[in-house]
Amino acid sequence: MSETMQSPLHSVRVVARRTGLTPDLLRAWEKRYRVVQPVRSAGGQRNYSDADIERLQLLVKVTAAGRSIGQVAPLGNAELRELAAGDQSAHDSLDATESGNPAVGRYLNDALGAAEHFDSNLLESTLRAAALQLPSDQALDQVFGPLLLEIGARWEQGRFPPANGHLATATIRRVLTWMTDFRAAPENARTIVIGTPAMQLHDLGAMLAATVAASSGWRVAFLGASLPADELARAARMAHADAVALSIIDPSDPAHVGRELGQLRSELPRSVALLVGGAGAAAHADVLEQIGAHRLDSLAALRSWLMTRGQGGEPRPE
Amino acid sequence: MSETMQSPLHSVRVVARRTGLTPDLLRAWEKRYRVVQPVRSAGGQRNYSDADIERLQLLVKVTAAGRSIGQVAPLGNAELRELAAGDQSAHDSLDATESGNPAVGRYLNDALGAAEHFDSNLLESTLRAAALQLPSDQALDQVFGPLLLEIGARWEQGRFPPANGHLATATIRRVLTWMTDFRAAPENARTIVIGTPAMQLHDLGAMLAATVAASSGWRVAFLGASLPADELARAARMAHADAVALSIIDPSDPAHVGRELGQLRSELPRSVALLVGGAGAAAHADVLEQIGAHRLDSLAALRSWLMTRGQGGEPRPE
DNA sequence: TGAAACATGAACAAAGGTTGGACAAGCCTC
DNA sequence: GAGGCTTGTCCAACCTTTGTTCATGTTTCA
Repeated sequence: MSETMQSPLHSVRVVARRTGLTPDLLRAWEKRYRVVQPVRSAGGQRNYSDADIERLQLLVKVTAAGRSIGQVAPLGNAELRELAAGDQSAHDSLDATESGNPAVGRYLNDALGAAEHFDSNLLESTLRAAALQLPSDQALDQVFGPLLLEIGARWEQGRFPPANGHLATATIRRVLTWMTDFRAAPENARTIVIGTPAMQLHDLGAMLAATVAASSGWRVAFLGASLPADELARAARMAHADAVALSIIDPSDPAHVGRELGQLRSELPRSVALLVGGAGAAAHADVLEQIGAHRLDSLAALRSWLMTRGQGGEPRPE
Repeated sequence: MSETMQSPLHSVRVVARRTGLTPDLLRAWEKRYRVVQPVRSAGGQRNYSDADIERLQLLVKVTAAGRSIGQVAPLGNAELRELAAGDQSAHDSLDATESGNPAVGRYLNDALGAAEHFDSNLLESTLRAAALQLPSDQALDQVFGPLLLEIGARWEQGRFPPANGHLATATIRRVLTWMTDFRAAPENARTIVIGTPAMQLHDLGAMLAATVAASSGWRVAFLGASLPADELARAARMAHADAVALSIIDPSDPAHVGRELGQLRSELPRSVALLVGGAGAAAHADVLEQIGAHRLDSLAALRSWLMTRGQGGEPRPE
């Protein structure tokens, strides 16, 4: 009990996993900025403490928010936390792009009203009704998609309290889930892995894509937000995927996203198609063209792409 | 200590059998890390005590969990026990299912296996089966909860690839959603707002709580992760809530979380109860007591709290 | 006494780490 | 827009860690 209770130490690999940094970068940060100074083993290998990991995680958060490592490296943990808190709330916004579609249906209006009045039951009922009454194409393209865009826009302009935004996104998430049964895919269905690249926190666009894919008869492996390229590649491998679809929304740090895309393409077998959509995809048009990825700028485009190469494939060799 | 009570001694062979290590490895560990120092016979052969065996078994557990021998060898037995306990949380709960249905353990095992093999269909089927076969109490307390804990623990240690973790959490999220219809609450149901405070990114604990609340007959407003105190308070006001429940997991930056809790309590009408749960809640026990919040350290505790003050309330004035 | 079990030091291979240097892309300054 | 700084990535050569194997000698015990 009264022992000094030295907490266990961690190898580079573990720290890399837990922070999302590569071992190389970990060492580079240490060498250049003395970001942490892990204990060394007798043979010289690094042993990181829990405190080291916490500090690194803070730095990751802060740099992901756009600050440069050189500027934040000398700061103390307390200051980092403060920065992270500030950046987080400022960053808590969806995107606003795409010229606003003037044709908005009753469902859309009702849903927006329900979200404004913090009435999640009404919102959920409205969305479910839309999903049942409309063909799922239309529900997604003309209700869910625009609703998300509108909420994002208002939120960003401060016309929508965060609490309402959270309630609305949680509800939309729930209805999307309810609309989809990923397991209903036919036996010979092709498989698609869907997520967002690292540093992209909002996964609702990806969820829309997943719903479209499932309703187009594909088998879907949905990964959610913020996965680094190598993990996406590994997921594609493990799932024997025929395609990988990414949703890119957040326009900050395009350089990093570009790199991730390149790396992903290079780690993916050539036979696996790479699809990219979302409001932020346009900013990467050049990279996408260069690496031979398909840019799909609407759910309809995604659907038609999926339909044309649907389950036609010969049965996969097991 | 010389004469008294010498416990029986064991040869290498016996120790090898009981620890699962080879005699060679046993000697290597002793030579390289002084892991134990068994008494020697007159002729120089090793004689291990029961204490030696216990220590070795601890080391086997901990290394099997993914830590390297060099890092854990210098730790004391107390530390090792703690690590082993942490690493094996789910296995403990696996074993702890003696109390009832052995099927519970199988669900958990199958689910973990499916997650490891990146088989989201199997994972989803398993979880749905658990949800259908078991009373929802048991499914949440003994399958979903432990599964999340185990995945979290492995992930932290780097024993679980991020891609698998994402797939698993996305799937769990989907099944939880499927289990719950928030709109099914009775007319006179009380209302609870559920989310996580600012800087807490993981909302799965909150989702578990929401499912429990819905199945206990409460009307639920689910807000998801990372809301600042003033927004939580505003949400409670708008929803005419009778309670606010928060899930706290991430132990970093306890000071900030403490402040948020204080602010939230002060902005909430006195008639609204504040419930706090999750692995990170214990760290805030003092604050919670001080501000008069209820700390609930299990889903069962949450359920019983909710049940006792269930829908008894007089109809709320509109 | 002789077979089985054990001890010891040395060696090995595979996995994983370390280092320094190089490099490209983005950014800033003049 | 040339040159310099910042920052993430990559590489090649080398070192550590760790489980395993081998050769050789010693102890134990039926």
